[in-house]
Amino acid sequence: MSETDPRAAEQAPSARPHTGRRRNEAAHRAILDAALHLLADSDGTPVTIDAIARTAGVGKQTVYRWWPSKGAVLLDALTDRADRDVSDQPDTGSLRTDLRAFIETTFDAAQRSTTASALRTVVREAARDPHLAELMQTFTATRRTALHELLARGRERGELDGGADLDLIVDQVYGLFWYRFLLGHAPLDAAAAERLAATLTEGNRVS
Amino acid sequence: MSETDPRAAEQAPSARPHTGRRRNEAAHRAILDAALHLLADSDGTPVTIDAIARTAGVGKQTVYRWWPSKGAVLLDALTDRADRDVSDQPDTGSLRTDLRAFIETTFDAAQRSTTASALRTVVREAARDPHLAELMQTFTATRRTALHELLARGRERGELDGGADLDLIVDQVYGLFWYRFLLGHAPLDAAAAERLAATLTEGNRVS
DNA sequence: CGCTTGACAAGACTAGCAGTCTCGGCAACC
DNA sequence: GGTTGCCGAGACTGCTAGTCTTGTCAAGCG
Repeated sequence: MSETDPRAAEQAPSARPHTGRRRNEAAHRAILDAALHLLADSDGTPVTIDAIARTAGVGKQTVYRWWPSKGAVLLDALTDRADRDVSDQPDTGSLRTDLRAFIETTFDAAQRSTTASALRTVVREAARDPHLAELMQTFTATRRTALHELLARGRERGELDGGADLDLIVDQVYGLFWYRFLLGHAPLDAAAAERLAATLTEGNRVS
Repeated sequence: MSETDPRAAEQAPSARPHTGRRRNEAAHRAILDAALHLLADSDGTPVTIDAIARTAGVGKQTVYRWWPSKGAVLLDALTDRADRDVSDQPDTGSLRTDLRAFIETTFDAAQRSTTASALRTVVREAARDPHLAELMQTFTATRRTALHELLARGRERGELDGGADLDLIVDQVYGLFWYRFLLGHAPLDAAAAERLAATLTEGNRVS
């Protein structure tokens, strides 16, 4: 995008590959591992950068050299774990079955012992950190899109009313999920997933 | 509860009514007004106790003499306003109509210009302040109970399935509400209220 | 080998905020 | 006029995010 700039070639990464000491990958991993470990048994209490650096046996500046803010580290640590949990949704041909499976998977993944308190902590931090909130939103967007497509398939098959508001249904799923997940006053179990899927399909079927 | 304790009478408020200077009601009101005013145009950014005290023309210690924490002040200021907004729900005899009205009222009340950012700020603070979170929960409990009773009336009239999970329906309403209210990515308008009420009644009607 | 570059650990430092403490003053009632 | 307790002002502690400094160490280059 900068071919018109004669200095671009000089600044391009290939022009002068690297000099000086190389990045320490062990430190990089140690930071992510420390962050995830601290998040995992933090149970909602904030995790400090000092604690992460100390646990990783690393200087604070090394953390800030590779991440712009505390939130970025936390989210990176979380996605590092969550990426392994993403699974494609099966297409059984029944909206209600697909939806129930999607919701149940979401509930289960969030409540895995290693993930749960990490996720809770990050969301709580995001409530006060606009930058982290934005990162979170792109993080959740993929899941929202997947659900939206699942619903669109069902609507095309005639299992939902043509005028159904898919965005609203998506928000009903994630609204309930976050509400119960963060407050913890009621279960996010298979029964809840089943009932939620039933309500949403029955309440929006072709009239 | 302490009649067996001989010191109870001495410690009872009537034993020694009061000595010393009286509480300054003007300062009390000035603090609440300052808090509400700052909350109203804070748009999510935290409100500091220093700012409240300075705006109210009051010493910080005066704030902490009457409220135990920052969260308590904020919530007190908020409820001071919200109490005037509570209205009884009409019982039209139709669950769907009652539910639609309840949801729409909730949406509207939360989005009143003076309330909206105040509520957003308090909830964001509550994410990091367990004490405030607890206060918030008793604050919202009244509204949740009202909705639950509205649903129970409908179920008794046979408008909902006998096995319907009313707690889940309540959480679906407030889950969606908070989700959209806090993220602000989609509207909380009359159309959304209408569709939500329709989905919930249709999706849980007698089978 | 010696030089330059840049990552590294350690930790001092700044800035902002919640909540506490101290002080001198003032109002109410004895 | 003395005691009690509220008041405004502001210093102070403790905690945390993020920056800056210092001295060191590793990687390539000539």
